[in-house]
Amino acid sequence: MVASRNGGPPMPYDENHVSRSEGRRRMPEEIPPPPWRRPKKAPPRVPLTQDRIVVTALGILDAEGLDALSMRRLAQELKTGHASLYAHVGNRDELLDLVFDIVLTEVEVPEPEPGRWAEQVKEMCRSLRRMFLAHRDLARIAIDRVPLGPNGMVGMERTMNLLRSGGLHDELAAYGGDLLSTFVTAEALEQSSRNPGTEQGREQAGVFADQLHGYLKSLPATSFPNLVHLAGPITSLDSDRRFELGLEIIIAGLLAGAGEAADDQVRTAGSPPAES
Amino acid sequence: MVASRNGGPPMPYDENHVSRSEGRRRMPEEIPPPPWRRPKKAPPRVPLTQDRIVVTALGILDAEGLDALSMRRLAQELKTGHASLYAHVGNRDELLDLVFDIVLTEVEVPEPEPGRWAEQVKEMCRSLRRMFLAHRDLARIAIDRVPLGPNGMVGMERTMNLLRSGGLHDELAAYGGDLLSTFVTAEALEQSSRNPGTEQGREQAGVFADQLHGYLKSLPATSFPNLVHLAGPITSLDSDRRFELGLEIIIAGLLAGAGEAADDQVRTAGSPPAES
DNA sequence: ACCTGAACACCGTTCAAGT
DNA sequence: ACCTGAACACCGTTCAAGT
Repeated sequence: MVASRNGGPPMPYDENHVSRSEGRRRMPEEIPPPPWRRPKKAPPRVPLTQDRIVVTALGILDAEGLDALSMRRLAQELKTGHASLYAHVGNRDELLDLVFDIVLTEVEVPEPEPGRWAEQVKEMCRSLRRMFLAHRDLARIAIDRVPLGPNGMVGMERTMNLLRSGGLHDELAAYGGDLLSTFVTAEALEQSSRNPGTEQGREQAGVFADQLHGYLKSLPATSFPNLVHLAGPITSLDSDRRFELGLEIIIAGLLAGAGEAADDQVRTAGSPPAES
Repeated sequence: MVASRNGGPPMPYDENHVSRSEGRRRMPEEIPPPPWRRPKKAPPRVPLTQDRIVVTALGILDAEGLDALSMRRLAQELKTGHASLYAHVGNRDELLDLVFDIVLTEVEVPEPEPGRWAEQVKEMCRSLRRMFLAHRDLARIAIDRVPLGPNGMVGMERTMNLLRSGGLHDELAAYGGDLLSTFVTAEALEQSSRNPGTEQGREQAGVFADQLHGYLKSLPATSFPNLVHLAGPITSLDSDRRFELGLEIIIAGLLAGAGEAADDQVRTAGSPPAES
């Protein structure tokens, strides 16, 4: 039914890298060194590779967030000098590109099944959303980045395949994929920005919503009749509901344009579908 | 027809603040000081206010971008020590809140006219987009911020008024405003990130699009049939076209939900409108 | 070839001390 | 009351020097 993007397990990278006991991995079993061969103080150091750097960076991101992910902090975790990192990644920005690409592995894009188009598009978007919610601050990394890494390309191919199976013409499929992923990213960003962890974050968000509700209700009704009237709906939508609502709107919009010709669709002014 | 948000001129704040000739404003005319009253080396200094700080910050943003807008750079422009700023703004983040709110003054939200709903929603979004494109990196500031400042509240009130005039039920109006502004912000962000200034930025973007087109075309057609097929549409959409397409999609989606009841709309699975 | 230390040119924020 | 200098605890990136 639903295919993992590379056929392997959903999370092929090692997440245990933040532990402090590295460097003895090469030995298959734990044998004490012979006493006449006195141990170097830093035994067989596992060499620095781009993979280790990226995986460790993701670990810091998950545990402490984007602001904690500095080149110096990362080097410390890897027990190197921070300048050494530049031999393998070139840039902090490039590093974030790589981190983003590696987590895209977790996203599942369904193989098209006839008659289930809308539902499958939703499944894809929900999977993408789950990825964002599973990795702290990842939405902040993704929001101004185009996923052109290897996993990004595979995801894009599968996404185009799914979107076109619903009858979207070329231009609408090409842009629709962008629009959907932008939507999911932006929604995840907004959710995580006012809900930092998962600890008491839900409560914190609730307190803020209550305060905002009180504030909106307290506005002068002559100048702000709509905000006073809508104080409830504006503040009561939780993240899940917002997400599903937005998904519904965009998918309906895509389907409304599905049959039309590409070229005159944009130039003509209105022509929305009938109101239900 | 179209009302400016506060009835005044569209840009009520002074933009000439980056000039280096401040401090003699208090004198109505230019009179040389009497020779026995020897001039202090720094004559009547104009006092630091939150307004001056915010306006100057916007000037730096426009001219040099968000990364150049540091507290130290800002203090230098204002001829103060950087620590002095904290007496008036508390925070760099709070400063950015204030900058964002001040430019919201430029956005025009139309007074509803019967029969022109879709077109008026587009006008509002285009006005918002113009604001973003007029101020370098403003989209980066806006993307993770909820506009709760005075100008933000006024804009929200007017937006809710317009959206409800089209028959959207409360929840859809409340969320629709969010969705539209998120869309405009994200699209402006993407445009400005690959198109830094306006100088040769369009050419730079064109070169990138050509490279990407060549790359997509060169992919193995057996693994990436859709990307190879869609190389044209994916890379040929310019920013204006993307924007109008997305607007069309979202508005169509909003109208599709306009007549439905709020409560079971989200829970029910599919039920999209007929395909044209 | 790979890694390191040290240096460069910056940051945001705080706070005791001055006027 | 408002402003300042100096300090604190950081940044990303470069580069000559080492092994």
